[in-house]
Amino acid sequence: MDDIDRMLIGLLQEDATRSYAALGAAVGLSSGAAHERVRKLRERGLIRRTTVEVDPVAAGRGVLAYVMIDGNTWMGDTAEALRTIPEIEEAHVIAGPASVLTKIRASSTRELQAVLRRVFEIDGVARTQTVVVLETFFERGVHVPGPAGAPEPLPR
Amino acid sequence: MDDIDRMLIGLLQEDATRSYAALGAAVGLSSGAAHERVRKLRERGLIRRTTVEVDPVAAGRGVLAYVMIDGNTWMGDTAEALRTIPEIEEAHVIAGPASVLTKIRASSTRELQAVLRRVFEIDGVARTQTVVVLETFFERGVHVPGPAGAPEPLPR
DNA sequence: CTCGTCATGGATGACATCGACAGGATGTTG
DNA sequence: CAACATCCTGTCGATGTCATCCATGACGAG
Repeated sequence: MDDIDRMLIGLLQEDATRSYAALGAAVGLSSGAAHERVRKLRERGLIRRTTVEVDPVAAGRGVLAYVMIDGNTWMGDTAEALRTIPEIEEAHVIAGPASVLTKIRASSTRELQAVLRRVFEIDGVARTQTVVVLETFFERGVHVPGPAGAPEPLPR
Repeated sequence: MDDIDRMLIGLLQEDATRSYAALGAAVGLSSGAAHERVRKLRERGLIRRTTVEVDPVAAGRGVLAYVMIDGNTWMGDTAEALRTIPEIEEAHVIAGPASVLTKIRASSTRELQAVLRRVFEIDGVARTQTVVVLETFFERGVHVPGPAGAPEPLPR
């Protein structure tokens, strides 16, 4: 995991359709060497997968909210129940004001309400607290840090 | 935007390295037709870009926190200041208990503290409230809804 | 009927993928 | 200390697959 690997990851985060020839040229390597490095990055799990970024509004998910869920029992097993709700994009166990924090996208506030009803039907859910997003400044991928003091290209 | 487009998006979300031939076979189209549909999905902005998903832990971002920021002035202009902090992955204006909600990944709690210090240096920031994530159940992409009543394949 | 939309199939050039080989760093042994 | 073995990582070239483009045909709406 050196600087070249970091550059490759950065380039692929920007645009994963780049050819290996272009990647190699950008980092000063042959296309074969670039290919080999990317293959290893995938193999080691540093690159989990290559995917496609979908516009939430165009996909009919224009309403974004973060919902904190409080439970009256141990909530370690609610993961699967939450996963079956497609509108829930993320779910984390948190330390602090609640047990679980979820990120929910719905087509309307009305559908958001329907999702909350489904959440309440999960065993152990006692309270929810909803934070509605009014405007998204930005959403970007994980930043891969370079060596200390180096200039930092920002994702997206 | 019909069912075939939705299937194509779903398939590409799973694995954007699939060949157009494979995509076409999966949805019952020729490779050319699949290619044309995907091209239009990109053109219309429904598919924003194809990118690579990086493992946060391997990238040295093992600590995840959500930080709510409260300001004593209008915070519509803080977007750029927040964007220059690479550890901040998302920033949203919210309705409710604070002005802005951010998602922050750091290498350690110590570095999280350093990021919070940088946040406080932004003009207008008055208070922050940090929610530390203990365990992530899942993080997945936007779910593209199908027609009502149809069976729902879940992302990831 | 006629136009517009959408899919098919084939041709072509670019690209991923793989194998063989070279150079350099590191470690081992006489 | 020198000579050699080994490993890692790179370049180069060959081959098969694939993206991409275009001509053609089918279908449906006005």
